[in-house]
Formats: sequence, structure tokens, C-alpha cells
Amino acid sequence: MNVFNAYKDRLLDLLHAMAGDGTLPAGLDLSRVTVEPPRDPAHGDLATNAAMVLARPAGLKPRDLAETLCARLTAEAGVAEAAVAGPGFINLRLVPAVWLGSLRACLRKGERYGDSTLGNSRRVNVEFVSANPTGPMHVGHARGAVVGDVLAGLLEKAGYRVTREYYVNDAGAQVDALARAVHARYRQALGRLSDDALDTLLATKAIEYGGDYLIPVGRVLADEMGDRWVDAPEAEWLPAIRERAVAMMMDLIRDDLAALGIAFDVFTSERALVAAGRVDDTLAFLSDKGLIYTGVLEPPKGKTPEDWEPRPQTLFRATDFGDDVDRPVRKSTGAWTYFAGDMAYHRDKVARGFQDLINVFGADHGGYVKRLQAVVRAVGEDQASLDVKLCQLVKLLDNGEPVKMSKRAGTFVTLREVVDRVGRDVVRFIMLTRKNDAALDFDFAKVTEQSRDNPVWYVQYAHARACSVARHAAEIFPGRDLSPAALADAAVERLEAEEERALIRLLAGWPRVVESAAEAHEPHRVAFYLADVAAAFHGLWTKGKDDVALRFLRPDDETLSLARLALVQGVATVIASGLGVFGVQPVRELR
RNA sequence: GCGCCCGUAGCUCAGCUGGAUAGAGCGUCGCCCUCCGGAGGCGAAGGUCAGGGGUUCGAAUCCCUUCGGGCGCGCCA
Repeated sequence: MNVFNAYKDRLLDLLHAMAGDGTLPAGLDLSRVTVEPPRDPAHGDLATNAAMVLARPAGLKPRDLAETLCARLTAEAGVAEAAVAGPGFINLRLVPAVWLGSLRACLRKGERYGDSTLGNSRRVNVEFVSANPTGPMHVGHARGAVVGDVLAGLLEKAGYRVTREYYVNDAGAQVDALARAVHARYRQALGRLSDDALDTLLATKAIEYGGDYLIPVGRVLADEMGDRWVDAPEAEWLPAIRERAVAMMMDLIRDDLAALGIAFDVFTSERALVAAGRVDDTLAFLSDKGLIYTGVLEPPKGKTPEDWEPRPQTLFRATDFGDDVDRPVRKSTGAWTYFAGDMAYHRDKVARGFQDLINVFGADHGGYVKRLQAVVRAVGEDQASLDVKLCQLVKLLDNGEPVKMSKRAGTFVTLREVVDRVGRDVVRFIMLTRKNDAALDFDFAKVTEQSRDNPVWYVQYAHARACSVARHAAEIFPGRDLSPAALADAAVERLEAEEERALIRLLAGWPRVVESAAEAHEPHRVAFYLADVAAAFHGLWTKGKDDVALRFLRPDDETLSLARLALVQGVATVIASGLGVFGVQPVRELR
């Protein structure tokens, strides 16, 4: 049970009762009432702002209302003490049993500790990665991939039903360019295009994609198709080669994602949407609502493109939904714009029953957010909403030196290289050590360093250390049942040291971290919380180094040892639970 | 020119959707532990939350504005 929620519920019951007996006016807005841990632990275990946010609408003075509430709260079960402080805070101190109970719950639930019903099984669609299917993933994709996957995992833990989705951009000019590059590799594989001639094509940019990863693709096509398309006109081979090439690129990308531990539930093909007439449907739907019209846009102020000329275009009335300008849906060739496809795609998501949409994009797509949100509002009839998480780029460093990357020179770092070098778990964790909208340094040397500076190591070390204590306990107390379930019945009331109590309260905060991080769509909060837990645990361990009385295991006092082992096991459980959200394997020993 | 994101200790960053005296790590300085070094422990200094105005019981957080940085800005995806 989430202690904070439990007491908030009780507080709300109390407020309703007060409204019932006339102490408070009826119909007060209670949505701003919070129950939180106070900033300074000396203030107590819980603090509520209820008196301050309700005083004005109730026509009372904050301190007076606080006094009244305080008196009633003192009578609640588990409340040891309630006091008014500052401008009208009410600080509560709970009897130890409440916190000890949450430690027991943690041990009984194991990694499922922290699971929440906040989401109420509501469905959420998280779209992420969606990299063009033109080659393997590079390191720039890693952050969005991890943030999306972990956000999805976090929402699942918070009780949402999550679909992980990838939008395959297989309909634009990029995949045509891919097909041309593959066709050249196909001719090369058949000995019908010399290496020099290929180099010339690349140098003149007749071919856009020059990576070696296309060589095997050319060979496969040569095997499958023989030489029938060597001299055929482009119009004949392009669709078939494009389809085959895209499929193989998606295999490549799926492998890369698997190396990072990521699997998608749904891949949606842009080309299939277009072919099924979904773009036409969407435009017709919006047109019926008067949201499509022909008009002429103003040139962007201060930065008019050279070739600007006013021309009538088919536009979506995005400004009706908060966008800065109406957006074109059709090119002058008559073809749909990329945006038109995206409109159909997001309508498709809503049609599949999702009202909560999340997209994870690179920061360079920031300019795209408003128009997509406008689309979602327009097609969702105000029932659906879209949140976009923009990920800033990752600076790759090696011992402080920037890793040179240049697509032209072909030295860009692939996702696979990074994963192979430092491991999947390290990549995943590090990507979450910053807010998604802040730039992130990824230093090969630092992320594998064994030091307190390195949060991955520090958190893993705490887990390993906790496991190590458990192993020692098994040696000191042979034959004892030291399973978490058994430890849940240990004499945890013997945990009386202030540091122990503080750690117990910290562990009790895990369900709250899950809920607030899920609500804010901010998985990085979990990383910071785990670092806090690790720090508190390491600190407690270190105290035992100086003072034998504080050591977890005391051969002379089995009851106390088991109580402390319960706390240690609680630490391991919460860390494992948090790493589980990250899709990171907790280690049982460091090597 | 417009829009979005960002600006918090010397450095790297947190700050729980508006709460109490703004925190952590590293670095610096002092002390402890140690044969020495490394690692570790205790403590201290360090802040106009980029500047200014506003909203209210209360602002790093919300609004306006200035400055500074990043990204984007009609047929590319």
C-alpha cells in the first residue's frame, strides 16, 4: 500500500465529513490537496497543504482551518502526532508500525512492489524510434528508443495497458533512394557494376546510401532475382526492390532493437495506410468538418526562402487547434505531403481506441509538435490527446574527448557498436540519467567506471552488496529460512536507528515515485530515486564498518540480524523493481 | 522575424506539476583513518535559481518582458 495515498484518502474522507457537518462549505475543490513527504524530515513523516489551499474558498484563515483539521487528524489510526507549521502546513508523524508495515509489504510483493492501479487499465499508445528504414540504427536513435521503451514500462507498472508502436516511413523519397542504392549493390553483386563506377555514383550523389551494410542486400537480391532487372528501366524494378530492401532494413533494425532489449507490439506502415485509402478518408473526414481549404500562406517572416512564391495550397486548419499556421497536406505534384500521412496515421491510432497518445521524437522535430497535437484534437473530437517527449541529442565521448562522427566519412557510430562495447544495461540506464529534454554526455570511459560518479555502477553495486549480505547471512545462520517471505515476519520493530528508519521511509516512497513519474511521463525520476536508495544503503553499510554494533549481521543477535536483513532485502527488492522498469538486469555480484 | 526547449553552487545536474531555510555528486579547504599512496569517513565554504516586472497566503516552478544558448520555420521525411 502506498502510505501517502492511504493518508490522502483518509484526509479526503475527513474533509468530506467536515463538509457534511457544516464545518466546511459543501462542494469544495479538493483537487489541489496533496499529501507529501516534507522537505525536511525533521518536520515529520507526512505534510499536507490542505488548510492552505482550502482556506480561501472556505472563507477561513489557513491557520484556523489547520488547527481544526489537525485535531481531527490526530484521532486517525496510525497518526502519532499532528502539528500546524509555517503558513498552515499540517505535519503528521506516523507510528513506526505504519512504515514497518510497508517494508513487510515490499518483501511480500517482491519486484511487484510499487505496482499501481493509477492507470486503471487505460490504454496508452507510445510511438518511438520510428527511424527511417534505410539502414541500421545509429547511436542517435538510442536515447529515444530507451526513453520510449522505459516510459512504456513505467506506465505498465502504473497500471496502464501500453502498446509500443513503430511507424515505418516506407512511402517517401528516402526509401526510393534506398531502392536505387540497393539496385546498384545488386548490379555490383552480379559483376555488372564496377567498384569504381559505384564510387562515382556515390560521389555525384546519384546514390545517397553508400554504407557497406547494403552489400549483402545486393547479394540476396542477386540470388533471388537473377539478372532480370540489371538493365530494366527504374520504373519496373523500383517498387519490388524497394519492398524487399525495406523489409531487410526492418529486419536489421529489429535486430538492433533486440540488442537493446526492445520489442515493439505494432509496426504501422505508412505505405499500407496510403494504399488502404486512409489518407483520403482522413482528408474527407476533416473536409466535412470544414477543416480543409485552399489558401495561400504568408512567407515566414524574416527568413523568406529564395524561391518563395505565393501559391494556393490545400491546407489543414491547424490554427483552429492552437498551431501557429495552417499546414499543407498536398504537394504541387498532387501527391500527399508527409504530414497528410501522419494525419491519417494519428487518426488510425485514435480509431484503434487510444485516447492517450505519446510520441517520442528527437529535438529536431520540435517544430512538428503543435501540428500533430492539432491533428489529434481534430480527429479525436477533443477526446484524445497527444504528449510529445522530445529527446535532446547525446554527445558521445571517450575519456572526455568527443567521438568524431561524420556521415560523409562513414564514421558514424552504430547503436550496435555502443551496445557491444558497454553492454545493453549500461546504455539503457545512462540514457535515463537526464531529463529527456536536456542534452546528455555519454562517455565510454565514465559509464563503465567503478565509482560513485557512475550511477549505473553505484546502483548495481548496492544491489550486489545487498545480495552479498544475504549470502553471508545464510552462512552465519544455517538452516534459517531467509526468503523474503520469511523475512517479512522478522522483528523489524527492532530497527530503531534513525538511519534505518529513514531508509525504510525512503523505500516506502517507491510506489509514489512510480505514480508521479508515470503521471509526468518522466522515467528519469526513477533513476534519481534509485541513486538515492543506493546512497542511503551504502551509507548505512559504511556506518557498520566503523561501529560493529551497526553491522547488518550480528552473530550474537539473530533476531536483530534477521530484522536488518529484512531491510537489506527491501533495498534489493526496490532496486530490482526499479531496474525492472528500466529493463535492466540487477546483478547479484560485481566482477 | 515567429514558434518550441533550455539557463539553478567553480563543474555536472536534481528539485516530487505552486510549498517551509533551494539540494546531491565532483572539485576546493579543514580534520579523521592509513607505514605511505589510493580508497574511505566527518565537517566547512560556495547561490540575486540569467536580469526585470506581474499573479497570491507562498514562485526556481505559472504569466509578461529583456539577455544568452539549442532546435525548427510552404511541395524533405
